[in-house]
Amino acid sequence: MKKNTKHEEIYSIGQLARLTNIKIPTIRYYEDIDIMQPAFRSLGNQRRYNNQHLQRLQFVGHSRALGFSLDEIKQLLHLQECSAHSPYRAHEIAQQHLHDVQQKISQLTALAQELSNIVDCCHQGDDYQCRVLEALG
Amino acid sequence: MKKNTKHEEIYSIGQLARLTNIKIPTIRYYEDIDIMQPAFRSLGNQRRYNNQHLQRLQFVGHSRALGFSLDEIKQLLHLQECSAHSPYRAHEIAQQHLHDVQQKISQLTALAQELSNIVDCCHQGDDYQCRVLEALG
DNA sequence: CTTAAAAGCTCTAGTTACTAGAGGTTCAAG
DNA sequence: CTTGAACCTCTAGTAACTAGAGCTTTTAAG
Repeated sequence: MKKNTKHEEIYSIGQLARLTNIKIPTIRYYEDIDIMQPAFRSLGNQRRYNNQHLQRLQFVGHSRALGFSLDEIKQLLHLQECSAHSPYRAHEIAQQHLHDVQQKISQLTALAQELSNIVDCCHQGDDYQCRVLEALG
Repeated sequence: MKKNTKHEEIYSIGQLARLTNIKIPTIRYYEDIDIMQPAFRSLGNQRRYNNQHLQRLQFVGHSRALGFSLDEIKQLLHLQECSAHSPYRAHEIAQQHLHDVQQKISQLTALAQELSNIVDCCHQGDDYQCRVLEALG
């Protein structure tokens, strides 16, 4: 009888904060508002996390950086469960967000293009007039 | 003697709000914190805007939706002026943001991929397990 | 030209999403 | 078994809005 070889890592809140670049009070805040599921607790009442917590928090952090609101993130997180038991609802949520994401991609692509124009041109001291504003038109 | 054919449009704050999908108090707030240059005023002290204001506000709105902070947006707006008189500084700012933008693009692309997997699969009622969380790893 | 209602003004206060600090407890290295 | 780093909770502050009260200006109809 073999034990699970991939044994469960346990993290303190500080370790989680370092791994995700999310501040400690923010992690606690995410727990308060039910973005994060409650941490386990040590005998002395300190928070303890596993890899699932870590992954979820990482997802939240990245999503925030991409401009999703906490409410939108809640929905995306919900997909995980939905996909199992109510695929129709999951389909709906996904479709809704897909359009938004695709639009973000094309805007960012335009912005990146313009920024790299500047990187390539501006330093040559010529009279290039930058068009960052137009980029996101 | 011909006048400028492309005559200047004038907008009220409400019109600007409708055109940009940015709420009126938010526009005033942007003026307070120097994101927007002060509007002209009517004789009765109401705000009046031109096309430059409109374009700038549109840029701010889009940038916010893409996850840039108001401080970052200030920097991007600054590029406009910098590119003219201090190309080296403009180059620096642009380079700094380009990397960030490229990273956002690749994360969003992964997320879009995963979302469209869900859109394509979930509704078929099969046992597809969605990987949204992994998408932004 | 009058007048009423739609739109604007300022100012204050509330919301969302964090973030920092006070004052006290737990953990872990020596 | 001690001591300092890391946690705990709770309160309060910041950034980026957003809504509402009370008043003025604009505008469009008569």
